[in-house]
Amino acid sequence: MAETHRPSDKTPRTERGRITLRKLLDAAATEFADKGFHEASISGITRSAGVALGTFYTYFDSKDAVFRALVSDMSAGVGKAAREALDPSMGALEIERAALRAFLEFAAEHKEIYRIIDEAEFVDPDSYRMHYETIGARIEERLRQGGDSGEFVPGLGTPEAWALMGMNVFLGLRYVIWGREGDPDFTEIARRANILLTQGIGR
Amino acid sequence: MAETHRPSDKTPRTERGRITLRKLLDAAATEFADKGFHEASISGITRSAGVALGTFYTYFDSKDAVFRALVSDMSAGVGKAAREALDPSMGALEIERAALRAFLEFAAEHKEIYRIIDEAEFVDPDSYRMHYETIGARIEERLRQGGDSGEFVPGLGTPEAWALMGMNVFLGLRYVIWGREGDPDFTEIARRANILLTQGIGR
DNA sequence: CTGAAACCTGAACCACCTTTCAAGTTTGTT
DNA sequence: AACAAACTTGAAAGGTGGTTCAGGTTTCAG
Repeated sequence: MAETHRPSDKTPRTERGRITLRKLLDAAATEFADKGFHEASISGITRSAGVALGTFYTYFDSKDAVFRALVSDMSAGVGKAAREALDPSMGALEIERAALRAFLEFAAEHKEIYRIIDEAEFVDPDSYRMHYETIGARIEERLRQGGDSGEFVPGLGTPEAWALMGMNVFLGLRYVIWGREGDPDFTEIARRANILLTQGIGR
Repeated sequence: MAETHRPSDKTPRTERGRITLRKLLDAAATEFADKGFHEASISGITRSAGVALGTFYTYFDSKDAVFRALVSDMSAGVGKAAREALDPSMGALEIERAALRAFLEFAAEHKEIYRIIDEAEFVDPDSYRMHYETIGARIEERLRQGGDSGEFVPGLGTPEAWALMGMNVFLGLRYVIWGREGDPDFTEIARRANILLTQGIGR
């Protein structure tokens, strides 16, 4: 098996180094979110971080490397936010509604994250795929538990999990990223999605 | 209000011109799909089209312009394929199943289209948005008709349309673009998605 | 205090690509 | 046939921006 990216340890060893690294990561997040990967420039990142151009290469091997670092940070952030919004004492159905609401709110609060993760499809496809497969697996697990507890029909699996994930992502796209004047609020969206999910649209 | 892109008519006037334009568009589609917008190069496109570098600018104003032309072509292609797969004599429910199956099959046949349309989110956001809003509106219309005919519950609207579109897109991502050995076939996926859609997962 | 490692600096290097253009060839019309 | 418009050509202009590096400064363990 071939190792993908040798980490080439550039971890800072002093306090000053950690501070600089943080400044670079924050600056990179804004720069990539504002301009996209290709329009963003290292010199833009270092300028907005307030360090010299060469300093960048003390912490990252390349422009790709900083992007990868960012995606993996953010993907973890999304997971954390989701976990915190869910309480195992809730019913399976309620969990799905809360998960969607939390997702929409998190996306609204961190739009930059979504632009960057989406662009990973082209800059760093492995991370992108990993991101959605991880989330998909988590949803699938919740569906199975709901099936076991009798709240959901039995036999739910990967297709249903991905369908649900797509639902959530596209509702986020439409109502958070492209939200319009007069759109229903997130609670209302989550409510309607929940009805669709549990009862379907047939009669 | 600023005009966005004056078309600057470069339509070929002779047979030779039309042939060259076609070669360039085909070459561009492959090049963009293979390497992505930024890694793709005009010289790569003209090389694979078998024409000189300068010829490109006889037909397009810029690299962006050819990409836009491609996205709009392809978006139209998707719409056409969908329309052809649907027959108004089908029931509303059956229409949705057929639409998803057609979508999956079309995506499998033209994976390059999906990479290019997805990348439009970053290269040409307006086209990207237009693409999904057009499809979303079409789905919404179908849902309303299903509501009118009594096959679907009444009151379905934009959120349900986008949820359904997201479902379809993510099933395409998982089972067409990232398909694995041993995955269920498209008919089975469409069947399960249809059950989810009509009956929901609650019990 | 002291020396080595960590860190910072920014000019310069360099590879790559889009776009232009002047000159030549082909096509289609009169 | 003759001419203008359409089309083709490929070298070179013009930019951009990632990456390197040699030399200076700061940190911190011993």
